[in-house]
Amino acid sequence: MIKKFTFNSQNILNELPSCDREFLENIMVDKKYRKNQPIFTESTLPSGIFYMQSGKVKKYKMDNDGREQIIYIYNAGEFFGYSSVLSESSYGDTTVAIENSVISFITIKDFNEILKASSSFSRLLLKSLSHEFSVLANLMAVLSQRTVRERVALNLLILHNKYKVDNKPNTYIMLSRSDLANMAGTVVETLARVLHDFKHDKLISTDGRKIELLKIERLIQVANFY
Amino acid sequence: MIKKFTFNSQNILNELPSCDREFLENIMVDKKYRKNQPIFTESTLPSGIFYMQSGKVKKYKMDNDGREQIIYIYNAGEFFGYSSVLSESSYGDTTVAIENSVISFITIKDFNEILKASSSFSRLLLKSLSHEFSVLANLMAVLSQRTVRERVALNLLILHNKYKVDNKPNTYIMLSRSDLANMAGTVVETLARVLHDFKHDKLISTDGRKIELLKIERLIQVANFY
DNA sequence: TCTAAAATTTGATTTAAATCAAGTTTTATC
DNA sequence: GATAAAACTTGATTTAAATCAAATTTTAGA
Repeated sequence: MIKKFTFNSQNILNELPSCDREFLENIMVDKKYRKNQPIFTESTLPSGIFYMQSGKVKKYKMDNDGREQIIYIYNAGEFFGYSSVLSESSYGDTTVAIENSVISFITIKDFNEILKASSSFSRLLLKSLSHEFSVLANLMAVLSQRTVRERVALNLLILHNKYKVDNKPNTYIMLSRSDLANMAGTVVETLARVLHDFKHDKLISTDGRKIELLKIERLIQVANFY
Repeated sequence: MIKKFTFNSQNILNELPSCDREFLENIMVDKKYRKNQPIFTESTLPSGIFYMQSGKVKKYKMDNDGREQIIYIYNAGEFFGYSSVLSESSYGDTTVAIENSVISFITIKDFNEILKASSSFSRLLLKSLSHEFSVLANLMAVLSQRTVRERVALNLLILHNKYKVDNKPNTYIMLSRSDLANMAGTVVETLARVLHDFKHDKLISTDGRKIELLKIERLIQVANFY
């Protein structure tokens, strides 16, 4: 089951033939973003695509009442922002760094060039997008049909894998309560209550914003999702 | 706004260079599916990909309690089922014909071949998947944060565009109440009440399973979504 | 066309989660 | 390290939507 949420995106570029990888590395320009800085905004137009070198970025949609629904969290090794370039339309969502991050930029021109030249690259993008899609589909099924308790449990499991660093034992999630609520599609008060219950049941432990999952198997049961 | 839901998928193959199109047309094998017949099922393995010639197919996920969440409805001119082939994994969702449909099949071998050979084809797939993704993202934001009334309104708008046939004036949606409820992430009883309200407000008219949208602009307002 | 089964609608009641409100803790800045 | 602001938690109340129940309509098969 956990398989669904794991996607070792680290070194994704290694899946490419070396010539394509070198071309990409040459045309990418790095930029630093501090926590809470936006990368692009809903309904503006793209001028290129992005690749996460390090850090984390949230992608969300805002509704008319200002509530945000987080759609995906990008981790090191993932491309993003290419959908609007492909459809030649404006951005349908907003992305904001939730940690200090280093993000590479590729211009539309260069992107189109490599897309045309390298079937490996387009396959890589298709694979990534398929992955994002399946995460979103799973999430949607849970968000629209299940209780807040189940929704929070599922999001904790997804985040656990995002925050997991290979070869390091102590994984903890570090995210504001409001981001967590916006992922689970609930409000902060309800989220606080659910986390309280999970702590009481010894499924998680918290220390400020740090959340550690103590009993993953039990959380999977709570999420009612395999 | 409506732009978001429209995607003239008719003749999508015409976007391809003629050589690619001809190759595809040669390797595709047509098959008829009657209403309610499944095309593939969650957690089985793919042996190829599909292209809708005519009809409609729902894609959904089932949870442990048997509730289904409809993720997308495929119309004529759309490819589907390729994500699992790309990620070399089992299907993450189930697809069932909701109308009598004609669906073409392309084997994994042929699919990989054209994917490698034609950058236009992979670009086409990326574009389609991006579109599906944005529809899903919009939907998720609405499903997880908004009232049932808003959710139903949005889904009616999406369906309206799915059922619209170019050059024909009288568009009506034709779908079971339970499919509609499963799209909006609610139960049939609640759905019936919302449709009743919409009828009372003269936003829609119904005749058995046929639903006609009378005031699209007002429905967009109700959906609270632009 | 008739009939049984399935689907849909309507009503009454319960329940999960949002909202409102107030207090407490954590974070960031001087 | 003190202080203000922001973030978070807990409690009380309201509300939207699910559930339970039953009647009515539609659909499909003989």
